[in-house]
Amino acid sequence: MALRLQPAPQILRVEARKEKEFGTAFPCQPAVAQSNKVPFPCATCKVRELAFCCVLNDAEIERFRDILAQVRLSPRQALFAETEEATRVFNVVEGTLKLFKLLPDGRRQVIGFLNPGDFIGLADVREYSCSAEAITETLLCRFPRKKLEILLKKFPKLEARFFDMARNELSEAHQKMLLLGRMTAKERIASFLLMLSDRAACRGQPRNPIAFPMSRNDIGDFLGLTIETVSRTLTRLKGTGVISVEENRKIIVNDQNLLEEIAGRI
Amino acid sequence: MALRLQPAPQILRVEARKEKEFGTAFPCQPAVAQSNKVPFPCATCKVRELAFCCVLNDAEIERFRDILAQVRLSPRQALFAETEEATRVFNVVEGTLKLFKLLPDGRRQVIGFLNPGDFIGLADVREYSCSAEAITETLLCRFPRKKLEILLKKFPKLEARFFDMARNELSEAHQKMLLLGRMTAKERIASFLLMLSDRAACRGQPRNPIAFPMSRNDIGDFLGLTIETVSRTLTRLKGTGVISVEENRKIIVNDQNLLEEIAGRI
DNA sequence: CTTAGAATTTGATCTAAATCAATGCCAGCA
DNA sequence: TGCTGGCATTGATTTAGATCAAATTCTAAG
Repeated sequence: MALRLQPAPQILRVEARKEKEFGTAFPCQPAVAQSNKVPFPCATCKVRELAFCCVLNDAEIERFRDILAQVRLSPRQALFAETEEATRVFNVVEGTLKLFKLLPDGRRQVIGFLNPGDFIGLADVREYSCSAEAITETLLCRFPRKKLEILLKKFPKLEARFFDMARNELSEAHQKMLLLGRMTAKERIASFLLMLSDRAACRGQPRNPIAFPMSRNDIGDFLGLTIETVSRTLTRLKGTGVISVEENRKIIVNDQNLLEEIAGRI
Repeated sequence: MALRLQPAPQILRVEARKEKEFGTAFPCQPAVAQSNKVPFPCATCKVRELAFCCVLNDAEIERFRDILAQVRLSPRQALFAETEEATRVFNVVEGTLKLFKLLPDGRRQVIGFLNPGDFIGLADVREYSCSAEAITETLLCRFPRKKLEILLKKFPKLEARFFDMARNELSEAHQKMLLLGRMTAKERIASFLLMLSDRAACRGQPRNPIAFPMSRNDIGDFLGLTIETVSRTLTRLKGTGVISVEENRKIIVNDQNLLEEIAGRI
């Protein structure tokens, strides 16, 4: 299982060229762009245990050195747009992004929020099926899709890991269909808060004061509601004492059981 | 790449025992149950080119002989229920089924309709994430999940095929979130008709007179609408001449372009 | 061919959430 | 310190689709 590191300087050059094409990717810190001198980021990565890389040991992960680049995004900056050719895939290291789809008249559906450890591009074969945009300052690992797929073939446990991730996402998607198709506004908001809480716990963060970076608009577009309905529903939940809202983007759950009951988790 | 066939008669016996436990699976034709004498069904399978098996040659598919059983379901018969342990996965050979999720008060969301060639159980790891029920007379290939997964490891191209299927389902799921979260009843119905039409075409059936087996109730629960809204919306589309309805479960598209415009496909 | 029961359509009414319209609340900044 | 612009909340009104209630049309069993 000993793996040799392939220098492949051509690949680096190709990557550097692509950097320019994708102009928006480096708004402020072009210094983050990969180079031979930069220390290998995986060595000190904070989300390695959460991300797909968790199945790889140090020797195996060396293989990724030459196909990996790190990119930063500022809030509201686009990573890619629906219908673009899906040449790249990403791993979130820091920050939060959203995936969304648009209708021609501007109606928007947020498909999901992405946090550290999440992989972007799993569903996409030829074209991206969603647009992706940063919500906060964001750091990502970027891979050329083709090259990652070649490595995938070399590490069956990696492919199995991706398959597992796809299966999880699929059953989460089923749950979201139930939410969008059949739940009331109150049930949707309660489910959303619990989802945020669960996800924070997964990342080893405190479960209870739920701090979230997305706007009411994003929440509405995620839950298939308007911003006004989100606001009113939160106000009502606050009124009954189930939750308290602090600083607009931080929610304290006062009665976890009641919130779960409202969300239909029984 | 030469594959030897493993006789493994114990497996057959285990399968036969399980048949009895799963009493509802054989309402009328227990004769279909697998046995050494029955000719290998894959040899004459009509959906082999559509299903996951398409990546396997005759020699490779022989490996499935001993882990495969065929089951028949009558209309309305359940295949499995949400929260049941996902010990089995299935391939649809004939007929149509639905996957759905229920809320405690009876609200229902149909996650998808399954046709010949479709695989059931892709999203499920420990427990089934949906319930499955036959809409028409149905014939399925059944596999013990564990055993299929072992074969998966032996045939990387099979695992790749499943991963591909999962990715496709995932981007279809994203599209459905847009539909459920942001589309009007008219747009949902138009999208639904086009989806049925496209799927029929995929299976090599005529695209235009859309014959479908599901009730208005199932359509409503699939689209997040009530049965009355489905009926009224179809009546209105009929009124404008875009479609004609024959025998209640057969629809003729008179103006494909207009229907696509209504569905928001531009 | 008849008939009961289920599925579907149609009509009347209601309502949850959308839309329209201010108003309030900060954060950044000159 | 007050101004500006983007969020968020709150209120008034509208509406798409739900609910309630028949009427009609299928379908399958005898």
